[in-house]
Amino acid sequence: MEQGAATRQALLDAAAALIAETGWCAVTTRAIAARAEVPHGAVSYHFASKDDLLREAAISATRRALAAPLALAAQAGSVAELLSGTFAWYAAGGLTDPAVAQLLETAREAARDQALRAPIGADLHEYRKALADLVRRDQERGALVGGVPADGVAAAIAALLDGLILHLVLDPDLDTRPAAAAVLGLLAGEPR
Amino acid sequence: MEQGAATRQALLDAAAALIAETGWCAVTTRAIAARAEVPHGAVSYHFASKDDLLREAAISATRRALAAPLALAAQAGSVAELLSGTFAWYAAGGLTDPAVAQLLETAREAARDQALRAPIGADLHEYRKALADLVRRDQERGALVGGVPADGVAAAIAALLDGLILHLVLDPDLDTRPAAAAVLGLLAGEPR
DNA sequence: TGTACGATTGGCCATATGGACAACCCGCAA
DNA sequence: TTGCGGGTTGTCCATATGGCCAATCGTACA
Repeated sequence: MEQGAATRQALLDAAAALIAETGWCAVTTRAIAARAEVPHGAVSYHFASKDDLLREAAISATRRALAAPLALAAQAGSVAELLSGTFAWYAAGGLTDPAVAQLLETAREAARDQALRAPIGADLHEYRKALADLVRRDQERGALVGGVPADGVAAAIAALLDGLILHLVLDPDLDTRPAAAAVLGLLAGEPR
Repeated sequence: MEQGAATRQALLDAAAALIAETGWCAVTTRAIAARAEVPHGAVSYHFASKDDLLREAAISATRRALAAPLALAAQAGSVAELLSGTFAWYAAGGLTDPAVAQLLETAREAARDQALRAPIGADLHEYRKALADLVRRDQERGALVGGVPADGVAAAIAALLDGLILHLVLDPDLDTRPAAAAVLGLLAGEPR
């Protein structure tokens, strides 16, 4: 019984890795099996179909990948701190993390697959909520301009950070420092 | 000679449409040929490979899709007008436009294909430049807070708009109105 | 009229893929 | 010992795909 679960998990891990490395559509059941070091027939036994396997692998991998930013949003002392940290991570080459490729692949697939969209959308929603709490705290402290809806600011920041990832993937030479300066300046409300 | 070019173009158009409808990896040379109403052997004659055909189709389709927002950025009277128009388009269901699906597919593929990344990245760069000009004009008029780098604001706005598309695709129920209000408020610098 | 050449057409092939399955292994309870 | 059942393994198969190619067409030009 325990062995069965281990094989199943190995297949899930291999599938998630391959999605990031080769892209969703290039993943084959045979490649997954080879990566997991199990015979290819094992796939049919443990999963109803290739789609099922990829979906399940992508969902858990995405949850794992989003855990770090979520924790950061929940623990950051301020929005500025969160943004600075994230921008620094981008600049330091965080994009080379396979998790980024995996997220992009999953997002694209989720745009076509309702069963995938639901859980991913829920994770995103949770992230925005944590961010909105942080924004609200900052606004009360006066560290962030008031008079704008906190949930709107949170949605905008989340979209900005993900959009920046997209742009950086398409144009690795893009300098994010001016954007970082602009966003931090606007949020602080310092200029007049 | 003219006929040859027409067949070639029909294949390109069919390929672009199929990328948007079924997703990049689900496109087959036979489906393209059927869509273009030419025999499937025509693909081999007019293009060196399926990859070549898809790349060329995606590049021209992307350029076509980006022409509208680019013109909008160049002609808009102000950043606020541009943003309001774009947000309204999102809310009115602009996401159902096949061009959006096509752009997402192309972006994902470009992340893995240097030959695709280069032209797409150049188009993005051009868009950011037009946006930066608009921002600069607004700052000089005082319609937009100064003291922040215009190119940074432009990069942030571009990322924000694309990131919002991504989030809307993953979560169609997301209400963009608070985000729109927040962004417009922050850029105007009205609150204090 | 003939002919050269680009364009067209449909058949063909090697290959890869997802999935099904029968045989087998092995620990455990009767 | 004998069954039993979950797990494993390798093989087999129908299908689809990308690409190649020989035969054919049609037309502009000599």
